[in-house]
Amino acid sequence: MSINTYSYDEVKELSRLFKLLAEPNRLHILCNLGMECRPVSDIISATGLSQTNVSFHLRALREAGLVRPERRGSFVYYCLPDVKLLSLLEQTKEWIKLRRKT
Amino acid sequence: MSINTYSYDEVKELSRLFKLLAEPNRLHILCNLGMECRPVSDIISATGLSQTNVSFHLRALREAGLVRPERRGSFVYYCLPDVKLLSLLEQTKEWIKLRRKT
DNA sequence: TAACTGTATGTGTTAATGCTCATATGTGTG
DNA sequence: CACACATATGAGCATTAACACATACAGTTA
Repeated sequence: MSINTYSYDEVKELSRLFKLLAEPNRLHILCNLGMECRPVSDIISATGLSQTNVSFHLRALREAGLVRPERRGSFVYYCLPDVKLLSLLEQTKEWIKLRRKT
Repeated sequence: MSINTYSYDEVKELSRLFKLLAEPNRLHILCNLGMECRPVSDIISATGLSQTNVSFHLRALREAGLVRPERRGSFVYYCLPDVKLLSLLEQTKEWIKLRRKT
């Protein structure tokens, strides 16, 4: 037996999160949001993606609670509500980097 | 600007990993391998998946270097070559659990 | 209110991927 | 060698998900 066992539900929940992070454009949006709030228009120009596509990905992230929208006038700013996610991403990035050298 | 910036390549590499982890059955195989080496037949009976399907997922994991095959007689044992990955999964699992309470 | 900017959503198309069936390959044993 | 068991692979099918287009909605300003 392994030390950490994973129930079916836990695995399913994990995979749901990973599915969100698995799309390059979506992940790019998420990673480069950092801890700042940015209007959609900024994200569009930063990524070079179409408005529709950015909106599409933001919706997925929003419905999963990974980003939070905030209206300011006619703009909608998006923020990461949780720093911990970024730290997980950072650790994973480092892991990949180390692994390549082996 | 965010503290940690992610290049296009880094994001792409990250997303490639997440894509592998995004499939529930594949993730289930990976999580419950733990740090032990197990023959494919064990994985088949543990997951209840078809032989073909298990082989299919193991191939994906193997080609990404997330598991390592090892022949022992007529059996092929699969192992995780790296503990760190399990720890990342564990942390992610905990993060999800905490988040739900908020 | 009309006109403009910023953002969201519904629909359809296309590409990717998980799964199964049939079959091949590999390994031990009589 | 023949046979049985363990695992891998190729082809085809079915589902899903990313994207674009057109359009709707929300807020600001004239």
